[in-house]
Amino acid sequence: MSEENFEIAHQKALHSLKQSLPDDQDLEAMVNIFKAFGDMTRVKIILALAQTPLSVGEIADTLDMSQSSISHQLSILKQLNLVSNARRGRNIHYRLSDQHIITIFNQTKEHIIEDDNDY
Amino acid sequence: MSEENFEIAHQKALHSLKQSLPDDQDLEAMVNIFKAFGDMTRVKIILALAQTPLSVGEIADTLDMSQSSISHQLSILKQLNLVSNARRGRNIHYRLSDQHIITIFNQTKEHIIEDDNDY
DNA sequence: TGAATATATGAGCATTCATTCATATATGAA
DNA sequence: TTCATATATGAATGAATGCTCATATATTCA
Repeated sequence: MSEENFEIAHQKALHSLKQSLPDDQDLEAMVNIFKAFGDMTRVKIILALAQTPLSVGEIADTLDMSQSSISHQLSILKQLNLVSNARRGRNIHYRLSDQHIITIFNQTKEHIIEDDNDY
Repeated sequence: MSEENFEIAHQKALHSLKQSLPDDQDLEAMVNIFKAFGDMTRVKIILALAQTPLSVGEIADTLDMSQSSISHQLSILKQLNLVSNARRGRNIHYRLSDQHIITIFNQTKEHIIEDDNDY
């Protein structure tokens, strides 16, 4: 493709671009999930729950953090349907809602690894 | 598995859990990428660049945002190697660094869609 | 029922962060 | 070289956010 044609194709793509971007409302769900993943504490909670369901106290012990802090973070994850919970005797056990979450983490890890190879 | 054996298996998993979690340092790269994805402006920039390379000004026009704001955000994306840039005549064109990014977005969209089906 | 344990929740505080404004830098055109 | 255009950057500001502390709620056990 000639330089000139490239420019024409680019202008065409540019013109339709604005309409093709999803609405804020549609993107918000995705952004909120990424926001949830963008915190070390929540990522650790998710990685722990990927191995086994855990009570709030068990998570707090595992991560060496306060019960309150963990509870606050779990409520954020629950609101986004990233985890679900159920009472089990005296405790409340949390588990991951679905397996996509782990797939997303693995994809991200691959991006990072390939990135490192560049150097 | 009996209730009692379940409890034993759980205790065993719990014990090895703490060591099995990645170090903060290893997780930080991942968390930083998710942080980058956790902002509407940056997500829109990425979705736009997924369609075609664009100059800073073109992105600003497309998203109806100031040149300065877009430039700041691009520098964050560039630092994380999510985008790369190259001068092209009078402008500087940005492009996505690799395709994993789109895969991650699509996985996330699938999580959201399956989630909606629950209601 | 009353005490002990597990979890949730609200307010306050310190920090992070996205945008704006002003300005610096760099390239192309005349 | 000088002017115009494109992009980058630093400081300032307001909003969002994670943690702590105190306390409320809920469940089990004696």
